[in-house]
Amino acid sequence: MNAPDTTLPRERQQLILERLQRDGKVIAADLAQEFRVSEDSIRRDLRDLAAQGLCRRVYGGALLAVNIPPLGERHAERTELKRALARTALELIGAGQILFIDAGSTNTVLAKMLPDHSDLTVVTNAPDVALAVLGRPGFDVIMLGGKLDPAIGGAIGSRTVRQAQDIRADLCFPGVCAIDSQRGLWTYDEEETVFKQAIIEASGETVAIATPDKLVASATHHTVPISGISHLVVAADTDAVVVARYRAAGVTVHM
Amino acid sequence: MNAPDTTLPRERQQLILERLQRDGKVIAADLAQEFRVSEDSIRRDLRDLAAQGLCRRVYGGALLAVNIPPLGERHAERTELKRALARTALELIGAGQILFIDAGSTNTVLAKMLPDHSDLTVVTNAPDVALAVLGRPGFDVIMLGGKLDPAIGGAIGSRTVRQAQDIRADLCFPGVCAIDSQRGLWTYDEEETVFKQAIIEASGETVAIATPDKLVASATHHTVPISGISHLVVAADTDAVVVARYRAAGVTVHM
DNA sequence: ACCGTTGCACGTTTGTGCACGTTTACGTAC
DNA sequence: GTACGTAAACGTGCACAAACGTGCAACGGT
Repeated sequence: MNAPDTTLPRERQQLILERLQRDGKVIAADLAQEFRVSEDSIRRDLRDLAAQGLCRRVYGGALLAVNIPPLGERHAERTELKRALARTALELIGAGQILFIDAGSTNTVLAKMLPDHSDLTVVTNAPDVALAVLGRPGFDVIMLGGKLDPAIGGAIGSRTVRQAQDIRADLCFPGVCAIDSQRGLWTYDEEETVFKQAIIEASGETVAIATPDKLVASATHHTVPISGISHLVVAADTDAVVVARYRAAGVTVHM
Repeated sequence: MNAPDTTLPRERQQLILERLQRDGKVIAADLAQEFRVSEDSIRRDLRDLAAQGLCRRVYGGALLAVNIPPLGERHAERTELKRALARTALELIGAGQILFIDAGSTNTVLAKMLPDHSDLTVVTNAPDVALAVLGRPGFDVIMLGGKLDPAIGGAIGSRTVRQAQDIRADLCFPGVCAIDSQRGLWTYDEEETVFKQAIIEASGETVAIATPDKLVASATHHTVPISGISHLVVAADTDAVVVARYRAAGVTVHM
Protein backbone atom coordinates (compact mmCIF):
# COMPACT_ATOMS: atom_id res chain seq x y z
CA MET A 1 0.00 0.00 0.00
CA ASN A 2 2.49 2.59 1.19
CA ALA A 3 4.91 3.68 -1.47
CA PRO A 4 7.20 6.25 0.11
CA ASP A 5 9.10 8.48 -2.30
CA THR A 6 12.43 7.46 -0.85
CA THR A 7 12.83 3.82 0.02
CA LEU A 8 16.15 2.43 1.10
CA PRO A 9 17.22 -0.80 -0.56
CA ARG A 10 17.42 -2.71 2.65
CA GLU A 11 14.12 -1.31 3.80
CA ARG A 12 12.53 -2.36 0.55
CA GLN A 13 13.69 -5.92 1.01
CA GLN A 14 12.12 -5.94 4.45
CA LEU A 15 8.84 -4.69 3.03
CA ILE A 16 8.97 -7.35 0.37
CA LEU A 17 9.42 -9.98 3.06
CA GLU A 18 6.41 -8.66 4.92
CA ARG A 19 4.28 -8.78 1.82
CA LEU A 20 5.57 -12.27 1.21
CA GLN A 21 4.56 -13.44 4.66
CA ARG A 22 1.20 -11.80 4.31
CA ASP A 23 0.24 -13.05 0.88
CA GLY A 24 2.34 -16.17 0.58
CA LYS A 25 3.74 -14.93 -2.71
CA VAL A 26 4.97 -11.82 -4.47
CA ILE A 27 5.02 -10.92 -8.15
CA ALA A 28 8.07 -9.09 -9.45
CA ALA A 29 6.16 -6.83 -11.81
CA ASP A 30 3.78 -5.70 -9.08
CA LEU A 31 6.59 -4.94 -6.68
CA ALA A 32 8.44 -2.91 -9.30
CA GLN A 33 5.38 -0.79 -9.87
CA GLU A 34 4.71 -0.39 -6.18
CA PHE A 35 8.22 0.66 -5.21
CA ARG A 36 8.81 2.70 -8.37
CA VAL A 37 11.95 0.84 -9.29
CA SER A 38 12.82 -1.29 -12.27
CA GLU A 39 12.06 -4.98 -12.28
CA ASP A 40 15.79 -5.57 -12.39
CA SER A 41 16.19 -4.19 -8.90
CA ILE A 42 13.32 -6.29 -7.62
CA ARG A 43 14.88 -9.35 -9.16
CA ARG A 44 18.14 -8.53 -7.40
CA ASP A 45 16.26 -8.20 -4.11
CA LEU A 46 14.49 -11.49 -4.54
CA ARG A 47 17.75 -13.16 -5.47
CA ASP A 48 19.36 -11.84 -2.30
CA LEU A 49 16.47 -12.93 -0.14
CA ALA A 50 16.49 -16.36 -1.72
CA ALA A 51 20.23 -16.64 -1.07
CA GLN A 52 19.47 -16.05 2.61
CA GLY A 53 16.86 -18.79 2.48
CA LEU A 54 14.07 -16.32 3.21
CA CYS A 55 12.06 -17.08 0.11
CA ARG A 56 11.83 -19.44 -2.82
CA ARG A 57 12.63 -17.82 -6.12
CA VAL A 58 10.28 -18.78 -8.93
CA TYR A 59 9.61 -17.60 -12.44
CA GLY A 60 7.71 -14.33 -12.17
CA GLY A 61 8.24 -13.66 -8.48
CA ALA A 62 8.85 -15.53 -5.24
CA LEU A 63 7.04 -17.84 -2.85
CA LEU A 64 7.29 -18.38 0.88
CA ALA A 65 10.25 -20.52 1.87
CA VAL A 66 8.53 -22.43 4.66
CA ASN A 67 5.42 -23.18 2.78
CA ILE A 68 2.68 -23.84 5.19
CA PRO A 69 -0.41 -24.04 3.03
CA PRO A 70 -1.80 -20.53 2.45
CA LEU A 71 -5.05 -21.76 3.95
CA GLY A 72 -6.50 -18.50 5.14
CA GLU A 73 -4.81 -15.49 3.70
CA ARG A 74 -6.35 -13.67 6.63
CA HIS A 75 -4.38 -15.79 9.03
CA ALA A 76 -1.01 -14.74 7.70
CA GLU A 77 -2.06 -11.13 7.77
CA ARG A 78 -0.45 -8.85 10.34
CA THR A 79 0.64 -11.80 12.46
CA GLU A 80 3.41 -9.82 14.07
CA LEU A 81 1.06 -7.15 15.29
CA LYS A 82 -1.48 -9.66 16.52
CA ARG A 83 1.20 -11.49 18.45
CA ALA A 84 2.19 -8.27 20.17
CA LEU A 85 -1.40 -7.50 21.10
CA ALA A 86 -1.93 -11.03 22.35
CA ARG A 87 1.20 -10.77 24.50
CA THR A 88 -0.27 -7.73 26.20
CA ALA A 89 -3.58 -9.49 26.70
CA LEU A 90 -1.85 -12.49 28.25
CA GLU A 91 -1.00 -10.44 31.32
CA LEU A 92 -4.68 -10.13 32.12
CA ILE A 93 -5.06 -13.89 32.44
CA GLY A 94 -4.55 -15.65 35.76
CA ALA A 95 -3.82 -19.29 36.44
CA GLY A 96 -6.81 -21.60 36.82
CA GLN A 97 -9.24 -19.28 35.07
CA ILE A 98 -12.01 -20.15 32.67
CA LEU A 99 -11.80 -18.28 29.37
CA PHE A 100 -14.34 -17.70 26.64
CA ILE A 101 -12.41 -17.34 23.39
CA ASP A 102 -14.42 -16.31 20.35
CA ALA A 103 -13.55 -17.14 16.75
CA GLY A 104 -11.14 -14.83 14.92
CA SER A 105 -7.58 -14.82 13.74
CA THR A 106 -6.32 -12.64 16.57
CA ASN A 107 -7.89 -14.92 19.13
CA THR A 108 -6.32 -17.94 17.45
CA VAL A 109 -2.95 -16.31 17.87
CA LEU A 110 -3.78 -15.64 21.50
CA ALA A 111 -4.77 -19.27 22.06
CA LYS A 112 -1.48 -20.52 20.65
CA MET A 113 0.42 -18.25 23.02
CA LEU A 114 -1.35 -19.35 26.19
CA PRO A 115 1.30 -20.82 28.48
CA ASP A 116 1.32 -24.52 29.34
CA HIS A 117 0.58 -25.74 32.84
CA SER A 118 -1.57 -22.77 33.80
CA ASP A 119 -4.65 -24.94 34.42
CA LEU A 120 -6.81 -22.91 32.09
CA THR A 121 -10.19 -23.98 30.83
CA VAL A 122 -10.76 -22.72 27.30
CA VAL A 123 -14.32 -22.46 26.05
CA THR A 124 -14.62 -21.68 22.35
CA ASN A 125 -16.91 -21.84 19.36
CA ALA A 126 -14.01 -22.07 16.90
CA PRO A 127 -12.37 -25.37 15.88
CA ASP A 128 -9.25 -23.34 15.16
CA VAL A 129 -8.92 -22.19 18.73
CA ALA A 130 -9.77 -25.60 20.12
CA LEU A 131 -7.01 -27.27 18.13
CA ALA A 132 -4.54 -24.62 19.24
CA VAL A 133 -4.75 -25.76 22.86
CA LEU A 134 -6.10 -29.30 22.66
CA GLY A 135 -3.69 -31.86 24.04
CA ARG A 136 -1.32 -29.38 25.60
CA PRO A 137 -0.54 -29.95 29.30
CA GLY A 138 -2.67 -28.05 31.77
CA PHE A 139 -5.62 -27.30 29.51
CA ASP A 140 -9.26 -28.25 29.47
CA VAL A 141 -11.12 -27.46 26.28
CA ILE A 142 -14.86 -27.13 25.91
CA MET A 143 -16.26 -26.77 22.44
CA LEU A 144 -19.52 -24.98 21.79
CA GLY A 145 -21.51 -26.67 19.05
CA GLY A 146 -23.71 -25.41 16.29
CA LYS A 147 -23.61 -24.69 12.60
CA LEU A 148 -20.27 -23.28 11.56
CA ASP A 149 -20.12 -20.06 9.60
CA PRO A 150 -17.25 -20.23 7.08
CA ALA A 151 -16.84 -16.46 7.08
CA ILE A 152 -16.37 -16.44 10.83
CA GLY A 153 -14.60 -19.75 11.32
CA GLY A 154 -16.78 -20.75 14.23
CA ALA A 155 -20.26 -21.60 15.40
CA ILE A 156 -22.86 -18.97 16.05
CA GLY A 157 -26.63 -19.19 16.29
CA SER A 158 -29.20 -20.07 18.90
CA ARG A 159 -27.77 -23.52 19.63
CA THR A 160 -24.40 -22.06 20.35
CA VAL A 161 -25.82 -19.27 22.47
CA ARG A 162 -27.78 -21.74 24.54
CA GLN A 163 -24.66 -23.75 25.27
CA ALA A 164 -22.71 -20.61 26.12
CA GLN A 165 -25.32 -19.60 28.66
CA ASP A 166 -24.70 -22.79 30.60
CA ILE A 167 -21.16 -21.75 31.38
CA ARG A 168 -19.66 -19.14 33.66
CA ALA A 169 -16.23 -17.79 32.79
CA ASP A 170 -13.74 -15.41 34.35
CA LEU A 171 -12.57 -13.75 31.15
CA CYS A 172 -14.08 -13.29 27.74
CA PHE A 173 -12.34 -12.52 24.45
CA PRO A 174 -14.95 -11.57 21.87
CA GLY A 175 -13.85 -11.23 18.28
CA VAL A 176 -13.95 -7.67 17.09
CA CYS A 177 -15.27 -6.41 13.75
CA ALA A 178 -15.13 -2.73 14.56
CA ILE A 179 -14.86 -0.43 17.51
CA ASP A 180 -16.08 3.09 17.41
CA SER A 181 -15.63 5.91 19.85
CA GLN A 182 -19.32 6.30 20.55
CA ARG A 183 -20.92 3.00 21.30
CA GLY A 184 -18.25 0.38 21.72
CA LEU A 185 -17.87 -2.96 20.00
CA TRP A 186 -19.60 -3.62 16.70
CA THR A 187 -20.34 -6.72 14.65
CA TYR A 188 -21.55 -7.31 11.15
CA ASP A 189 -24.80 -9.08 11.84
CA GLU A 190 -27.40 -9.79 14.43
CA GLU A 191 -26.45 -13.42 15.11
CA GLU A 192 -22.90 -12.53 15.95
CA THR A 193 -24.04 -9.82 18.29
CA VAL A 194 -26.32 -12.12 20.22
CA PHE A 195 -23.56 -14.64 20.69
CA LYS A 196 -20.95 -12.13 21.79
CA GLN A 197 -23.42 -10.51 24.13
CA ALA A 198 -24.11 -13.91 25.65
CA ILE A 199 -20.50 -14.76 26.36
CA ILE A 200 -19.84 -11.27 27.69
CA GLU A 201 -22.74 -11.58 30.11
CA ALA A 202 -21.55 -15.01 31.19
CA SER A 203 -18.09 -13.70 32.02
CA GLY A 204 -16.61 -11.64 34.79
CA GLU A 205 -14.50 -9.37 32.63
CA THR A 206 -14.26 -8.76 28.91
CA VAL A 207 -11.10 -8.09 26.95
CA ALA A 208 -11.42 -6.67 23.44
CA ILE A 209 -8.31 -6.97 21.30
CA ALA A 210 -8.24 -4.65 18.31
CA THR A 211 -5.83 -3.94 15.50
CA PRO A 212 -5.81 -0.30 14.43
CA ASP A 213 -7.87 -0.95 11.29
CA LYS A 214 -10.74 -1.98 13.54
CA LEU A 215 -10.94 1.45 15.12
CA VAL A 216 -13.33 3.79 13.38
CA ALA A 217 -14.63 7.20 14.33
CA SER A 218 -18.17 6.06 13.70
CA ALA A 219 -19.41 2.85 12.18
CA THR A 220 -20.53 3.37 8.61
CA HIS A 221 -21.94 0.01 7.64
CA HIS A 222 -25.01 -1.55 9.18
CA THR A 223 -23.80 -3.02 12.41
CA VAL A 224 -25.04 -3.82 15.85
CA PRO A 225 -23.40 -2.41 18.96
CA ILE A 226 -22.24 -4.36 21.98
CA SER A 227 -21.53 -3.00 25.42
CA GLY A 228 -19.81 -4.45 28.44
CA ILE A 229 -16.13 -4.13 27.56
CA SER A 230 -13.89 -3.83 30.59
CA HIS A 231 -10.45 -4.03 28.99
CA LEU A 232 -9.32 -2.77 25.60
CA VAL A 233 -6.02 -3.97 24.14
CA VAL A 234 -4.95 -1.85 21.18
CA ALA A 235 -1.90 -1.22 19.06
CA ALA A 236 0.36 1.69 19.95
CA ASP A 237 -0.22 3.73 16.80
CA THR A 238 -3.95 3.81 17.26
CA ASP A 239 -6.52 6.54 16.97
CA ALA A 240 -6.01 8.60 20.10
CA VAL A 241 -9.55 9.94 20.15
CA VAL A 242 -11.15 6.53 20.33
CA VAL A 243 -8.81 5.40 23.06
CA ALA A 244 -9.45 8.57 25.03
CA ARG A 245 -13.18 7.92 24.86
CA TYR A 246 -12.66 4.47 26.25
CA ARG A 247 -10.50 5.83 29.03
CA ALA A 248 -13.26 8.28 29.85
CA ALA A 249 -15.80 5.46 29.89
CA GLY A 250 -13.86 3.66 32.61
CA VAL A 251 -12.43 0.96 30.39
CA THR A 252 -8.84 0.06 31.14
CA VAL A 253 -6.77 0.57 28.03
CA HIS A 254 -3.68 -1.57 27.43
CA MET A 255 -1.16 -0.76 24.74
CA MET B 1 -11.83 -19.98 -3.64
CA ASN B 2 -11.30 -18.65 -7.12
CA ALA B 3 -7.72 -18.60 -8.24
CA PRO B 4 -6.34 -15.08 -8.54
CA ASP B 5 -5.82 -13.56 -11.97
CA THR B 6 -2.08 -13.69 -11.60
CA THR B 7 -0.84 -17.10 -10.63
CA LEU B 8 2.83 -17.87 -10.93
CA PRO B 9 3.73 -21.07 -12.79
CA ARG B 10 5.44 -22.74 -9.88
CA GLU B 11 2.73 -21.59 -7.52
CA ARG B 12 0.17 -23.22 -9.75
CA GLN B 13 2.01 -26.52 -9.59
CA GLN B 14 2.01 -26.29 -5.83
CA LEU B 15 -1.70 -25.58 -5.72
CA ILE B 16 -2.27 -28.55 -7.96
CA LEU B 17 -0.32 -30.69 -5.52
CA GLU B 18 -2.46 -29.47 -2.64
CA ARG B 19 -5.63 -30.25 -4.50
CA LEU B 20 -4.18 -33.62 -5.32
CA GLN B 21 -3.46 -34.43 -1.70
CA ARG B 22 -6.90 -33.26 -0.69
CA ASP B 23 -9.00 -34.98 -3.32
CA GLY B 24 -6.76 -37.88 -4.26
CA LYS B 25 -7.06 -36.97 -7.92
CA VAL B 26 -7.14 -34.00 -10.26
CA ILE B 27 -8.73 -33.58 -13.67
CA ALA B 28 -6.78 -31.65 -16.30
CA ALA B 29 -9.81 -29.93 -17.81
CA ASP B 30 -11.01 -28.68 -14.42
CA LEU B 31 -7.60 -27.33 -13.53
CA ALA B 32 -7.31 -25.52 -16.85
CA GLN B 33 -10.61 -23.78 -16.24
CA GLU B 34 -9.78 -22.97 -12.65
CA PHE B 35 -6.38 -21.47 -13.37
CA ARG B 36 -7.42 -19.85 -16.65
CA VAL B 37 -4.70 -21.51 -18.68
CA SER B 38 -4.82 -23.95 -21.54
CA GLU B 39 -4.96 -27.65 -20.91
CA ASP B 40 -1.56 -27.89 -22.53
CA SER B 41 -0.01 -25.99 -19.68
CA ILE B 42 -1.78 -28.16 -17.12
CA ARG B 43 -0.53 -31.26 -18.90
CA ARG B 44 2.99 -29.87 -18.79
CA ASP B 45 2.58 -29.21 -15.06
CA LEU B 46 1.34 -32.71 -14.37
CA ARG B 47 4.14 -34.13 -16.47
CA ASP B 48 6.69 -32.18 -14.44
CA LEU B 49 5.16 -33.24 -11.15
CA ALA B 50 5.07 -36.85 -12.28
CA ALA B 51 8.73 -36.60 -13.30
CA GLN B 52 9.50 -35.56 -9.73
CA GLY B 53 7.55 -38.53 -8.46
CA LEU B 54 4.94 -36.33 -6.83
CA CYS B 55 1.97 -37.75 -8.69
CA ARG B 56 0.91 -40.53 -11.00
CA ARG B 57 -0.05 -39.39 -14.46
CA VAL B 58 -3.22 -40.95 -15.86
CA TYR B 59 -5.46 -40.35 -18.84
CA GLY B 60 -7.46 -37.19 -18.13
CA GLY B 61 -5.58 -36.01 -15.08
CA ALA B 62 -3.38 -37.33 -12.30
CA LEU B 63 -3.61 -39.44 -9.15
CA LEU B 64 -1.74 -39.40 -5.87
CA ALA B 65 1.71 -40.92 -5.97
CA VAL B 66 2.28 -44.09 -4.00
CA ASN B 67 4.66 -42.34 -1.64
CA ILE B 68 3.53 -39.30 0.25
CA PRO B 69 5.65 -36.30 1.12
CA PRO B 70 5.94 -35.89 4.91
CA LEU B 71 3.16 -33.42 5.55
CA GLY B 72 1.94 -34.15 9.06
CA GLU B 73 4.09 -36.09 11.52
CA ARG B 74 1.51 -37.84 13.59
CA HIS B 75 -1.20 -37.92 10.98
CA ALA B 76 1.19 -39.25 8.37
CA GLU B 77 1.01 -42.60 10.06
CA ARG B 78 -0.29 -45.15 7.58
CA THR B 79 -1.82 -42.28 5.67
CA GLU B 80 -1.54 -44.10 2.39
CA LEU B 81 -3.56 -47.01 3.67
CA LYS B 82 -6.11 -44.73 5.29
CA ARG B 83 -6.46 -42.81 2.09
CA ALA B 84 -7.13 -46.00 0.17
CA LEU B 85 -9.76 -47.06 2.69
CA ALA B 86 -11.34 -43.63 2.63
CA ARG B 87 -11.45 -43.70 -1.16
CA THR B 88 -13.43 -46.91 -0.99
CA ALA B 89 -15.74 -45.43 1.61
CA LEU B 90 -16.32 -42.36 -0.57
CA GLU B 91 -18.29 -44.46 -3.02
CA LEU B 92 -20.93 -45.05 -0.36
CA ILE B 93 -21.63 -41.33 -0.07
CA GLY B 94 -24.26 -39.67 -2.22
CA ALA B 95 -24.68 -36.01 -3.03
CA GLY B 96 -26.75 -33.96 -0.62
CA GLN B 97 -26.43 -36.39 2.27
CA ILE B 98 -25.94 -35.63 5.94
CA LEU B 99 -22.92 -37.36 7.45
CA PHE B 100 -21.93 -38.02 11.03
CA ILE B 101 -18.16 -38.09 11.13
CA ASP B 102 -16.62 -39.16 14.41
CA ALA B 103 -13.16 -38.14 15.62
CA GLY B 104 -10.18 -40.18 14.48
CA SER B 105 -7.29 -39.87 12.08
CA THR B 106 -8.86 -42.09 9.43
CA ASN B 107 -12.02 -40.03 9.49
CA THR B 108 -9.98 -36.84 9.18
CA VAL B 109 -8.41 -38.25 6.04
CA LEU B 110 -11.88 -39.11 4.79
CA ALA B 111 -13.11 -35.58 5.47
CA LYS B 112 -10.25 -34.06 3.50
CA MET B 113 -11.08 -36.27 0.55
CA LEU B 114 -14.77 -35.40 0.37
CA PRO B 115 -15.33 -33.83 -3.05
CA ASP B 116 -16.31 -30.21 -3.39
CA HIS B 117 -19.73 -29.15 -4.61
CA SER B 118 -21.49 -32.29 -3.40
CA ASP B 119 -23.81 -30.42 -1.03
CA LEU B 120 -22.87 -32.51 1.96
CA THR B 121 -23.71 -31.62 5.54
CA VAL B 122 -20.95 -32.77 7.86
CA VAL B 123 -21.79 -33.24 11.52
CA THR B 124 -18.77 -33.90 13.71
CA ASN B 125 -17.48 -33.80 17.26
CA ALA B 126 -13.86 -33.29 16.13
CA PRO B 127 -12.40 -29.83 15.48
CA ASP B 128 -9.95 -31.12 12.91
CA VAL B 129 -12.66 -32.81 10.89
CA ALA B 130 -14.59 -29.56 10.96
CA LEU B 131 -11.57 -27.61 9.75
CA ALA B 132 -10.99 -30.10 6.97
CA VAL B 133 -14.23 -29.13 5.26
CA LEU B 134 -15.02 -25.68 6.64
CA GLY B 135 -15.05 -23.03 3.97
CA ARG B 136 -14.93 -25.41 1.03
CA PRO B 137 -17.67 -24.94 -1.59
CA GLY B 138 -20.77 -27.06 -1.16
CA PHE B 139 -20.38 -27.93 2.52
CA ASP B 140 -22.38 -27.26 5.64
CA VAL B 141 -20.62 -28.05 8.88
CA ILE B 142 -22.28 -28.63 12.23
CA MET B 143 -20.08 -28.95 15.25
CA LEU B 144 -21.15 -30.95 18.27
CA GLY B 145 -20.04 -29.30 21.49
CA GLY B 146 -18.79 -30.63 24.77
CA LYS B 147 -15.60 -31.20 26.65
CA LEU B 148 -12.84 -32.32 24.32
CA ASP B 149 -10.89 -35.45 25.12
CA PRO B 150 -7.25 -34.97 24.06
CA ALA B 151 -6.75 -38.70 23.55
CA ILE B 152 -9.66 -38.82 21.13
CA GLY B 153 -9.37 -35.42 19.54
CA GLY B 154 -13.04 -34.69 19.85
CA ALA B 155 -15.94 -34.13 22.18
CA ILE B 156 -17.71 -36.98 23.94
CA GLY B 157 -19.89 -37.04 26.98
CA SER B 158 -23.51 -36.45 27.83
CA ARG B 159 -23.62 -32.95 26.36
CA THR B 160 -22.34 -34.17 23.05
CA VAL B 161 -24.67 -37.13 23.02
CA ARG B 162 -27.64 -34.89 23.67
CA GLN B 163 -26.74 -32.70 20.71
CA ALA B 164 -26.18 -35.71 18.49
CA GLN B 165 -29.65 -37.00 19.28
CA ASP B 166 -31.18 -33.84 17.84
CA ILE B 167 -29.87 -34.66 14.40
CA ARG B 168 -30.78 -37.25 11.79
CA ALA B 169 -28.13 -38.31 9.31
CA ASP B 170 -27.94 -40.53 6.26
CA LEU B 171 -24.53 -41.99 6.93
CA CYS B 172 -22.44 -42.43 10.04
CA PHE B 173 -18.68 -42.94 10.31
CA PRO B 174 -17.85 -43.97 13.86
CA GLY B 175 -14.21 -44.11 14.85
CA VAL B 176 -13.04 -47.63 15.41
CA CYS B 177 -10.86 -48.86 18.26
CA ALA B 178 -11.23 -52.55 17.59
CA ILE B 179 -13.40 -54.96 15.69
CA ASP B 180 -13.68 -58.55 16.69
CA SER B 181 -15.27 -61.48 14.95
CA GLN B 182 -17.83 -62.09 17.68
CA ARG B 183 -19.49 -58.90 18.70
CA GLY B 184 -18.67 -56.13 16.28
CA LEU B 185 -17.24 -52.70 17.02
CA TRP B 186 -15.39 -52.00 20.27
CA THR B 187 -14.23 -48.91 22.08
CA TYR B 188 -11.98 -48.23 25.03
CA ASP B 189 -14.46 -46.77 27.46
CA GLU B 190 -18.08 -46.35 28.29
CA GLU B 191 -18.41 -42.69 27.28
CA GLU B 192 -17.20 -43.35 23.78
CA THR B 193 -19.56 -46.24 23.40
CA VAL B 194 -22.56 -44.17 24.37
CA PHE B 195 -21.64 -41.49 21.88
CA LYS B 196 -21.00 -43.84 18.99
CA GLN B 197 -24.17 -45.75 19.75
CA ALA B 198 -26.07 -42.47 19.65
CA ILE B 199 -24.80 -41.38 16.27
CA ILE B 200 -25.32 -44.87 14.83
CA GLU B 201 -28.91 -44.87 15.96
CA ALA B 202 -29.44 -41.40 14.53
CA SER B 203 -28.20 -42.47 11.11
CA GLY B 204 -29.59 -44.52 8.26
CA GLU B 205 -26.50 -46.54 7.57
CA THR B 206 -23.21 -46.99 9.35
CA VAL B 207 -19.82 -47.36 7.74
CA ALA B 208 -16.97 -48.67 9.84
CA ILE B 209 -13.53 -48.08 8.39
CA ALA B 210 -10.84 -50.27 9.84
CA THR B 211 -7.14 -50.73 9.31
CA PRO B 212 -5.98 -54.32 9.73
CA ASP B 213 -4.50 -53.71 13.19
CA LYS B 214 -8.01 -52.98 14.44
CA LEU B 215 -9.20 -56.45 13.60
CA VAL B 216 -8.85 -58.91 16.45
CA ALA B 217 -10.09 -62.42 16.95
CA SER B 218 -11.46 -61.48 20.35
CA ALA B 219 -11.05 -58.31 22.35
CA THR B 220 -8.59 -58.65 25.20
CA HIS B 221 -8.88 -55.30 26.97
CA HIS B 222 -11.93 -53.92 28.66
CA THR B 223 -14.16 -52.78 25.90
CA VAL B 224 -17.80 -52.23 25.19
CA PRO B 225 -19.41 -53.70 22.13
CA ILE B 226 -21.45 -51.75 19.61
CA SER B 227 -23.90 -53.09 17.10
CA GLY B 228 -25.56 -51.59 14.07
CA ILE B 229 -22.82 -51.66 11.45
CA SER B 230 -24.12 -51.94 7.92
CA HIS B 231 -20.93 -51.42 5.91
CA LEU B 232 -17.39 -52.44 6.74
CA VAL B 233 -14.48 -50.97 4.80
CA VAL B 234 -11.28 -52.89 5.41
CA ALA B 235 -7.81 -53.20 3.96
CA ALA B 236 -7.14 -55.95 1.45
CA ASP B 237 -4.60 -57.83 3.55
CA THR B 238 -6.97 -58.24 6.44
CA ASP B 239 -7.86 -61.12 8.67
CA ALA B 240 -10.02 -63.31 6.51
CA VAL B 241 -11.81 -64.96 9.42
CA VAL B 242 -13.15 -61.71 10.81
CA VAL B 243 -14.30 -60.52 7.41
CA ALA B 244 -16.02 -63.81 6.77
CA ARG B 245 -17.89 -63.45 10.05
CA TYR B 246 -19.06 -60.05 9.01
CA ARG B 247 -20.18 -61.34 5.67
CA ALA B 248 -22.17 -63.99 7.48
CA ALA B 249 -23.72 -61.30 9.69
CA GLY B 250 -25.18 -59.50 6.68
CA VAL B 251 -22.78 -56.60 6.66
CA THR B 252 -21.61 -55.45 3.23
CA VAL B 253 -17.83 -55.71 3.13
CA HIS B 254 -15.83 -53.31 0.93
CA MET B 255 -12.16 -53.82 0.21
C1' DA C 1 38.03 8.60 -5.41
C1' DC C 2 35.50 4.53 -3.12
C1' DC C 3 31.43 1.68 -2.83
C1' DG C 4 26.83 0.36 -3.24
C1' DT C 5 22.71 0.94 -5.93
C1' DT C 6 20.29 1.72 -10.03
C1' DG C 7 18.63 1.54 -14.89
C1' DC C 8 19.49 0.18 -19.62
C1' DA C 9 20.90 -3.05 -23.46
C1' DC C 10 21.85 -7.37 -24.89
C1' DG C 11 21.41 -12.33 -25.52
C1' DT C 12 19.30 -16.38 -23.16
C1' DT C 13 15.92 -19.10 -20.82
C1' DT C 14 11.22 -20.21 -19.57
C1' DG C 15 6.35 -20.45 -20.06
C1' DT C 16 2.42 -20.32 -23.05
C1' DG C 17 -0.93 -21.20 -26.75
C1' DC C 18 -1.88 -23.08 -31.27
C1' DA C 19 -1.70 -26.66 -34.93
C1' DC C 20 -0.89 -31.12 -36.20
C1' DG C 21 -0.93 -36.06 -36.06
C1' DT C 22 -1.34 -39.95 -32.70
C1' DT C 23 -3.15 -42.57 -28.88
C1' DT C 24 -6.70 -43.81 -25.61
C1' DA C 25 -11.29 -44.66 -23.84
C1' DC C 26 -15.94 -45.74 -24.67
C1' DG C 27 -20.24 -46.63 -26.91
C1' DT C 28 -22.41 -49.09 -30.74
C1' DA C 29 -23.08 -52.41 -34.32
C1' DC C 30 -22.15 -56.79 -35.86
C1' DG D 1 -17.24 -61.17 -27.59
C1' DT D 2 -15.22 -58.70 -31.38
C1' DA D 3 -14.89 -54.99 -34.60
C1' DC D 4 -15.42 -50.35 -35.52
C1' DG D 5 -16.23 -45.17 -35.17
C1' DT D 6 -16.00 -41.11 -32.61
C1' DA D 7 -14.53 -37.81 -29.36
C1' DA D 8 -11.56 -36.65 -26.00
C1' DA D 9 -6.92 -36.52 -24.33
C1' DC D 10 -2.17 -36.80 -25.55
C1' DG D 11 2.66 -35.52 -27.26
C1' DT D 12 5.40 -32.73 -30.26
C1' DG D 13 7.04 -28.90 -32.83
C1' DC D 14 6.81 -24.09 -33.45
C1' DA D 15 6.21 -19.07 -32.75
C1' DC D 16 5.84 -15.46 -29.57
C1' DA D 17 6.02 -13.04 -25.35
C1' DA D 18 7.52 -12.53 -20.82
C1' DA D 19 11.03 -13.04 -17.44
C1' DC D 20 15.78 -13.81 -16.65
C1' DG D 21 21.02 -13.02 -16.02
C1' DT D 22 24.93 -10.29 -17.15
C1' DG D 23 27.83 -6.47 -18.36
C1' DC D 24 28.26 -1.62 -18.28
C1' DA D 25 27.68 3.22 -17.44
C1' DA D 26 25.60 6.74 -14.46
C1' DC D 27 24.39 8.50 -10.07
C1' DG D 28 24.72 9.69 -4.98
C1' DG D 29 26.26 9.48 -0.51
C1' DT D 30 29.67 8.10 4.33
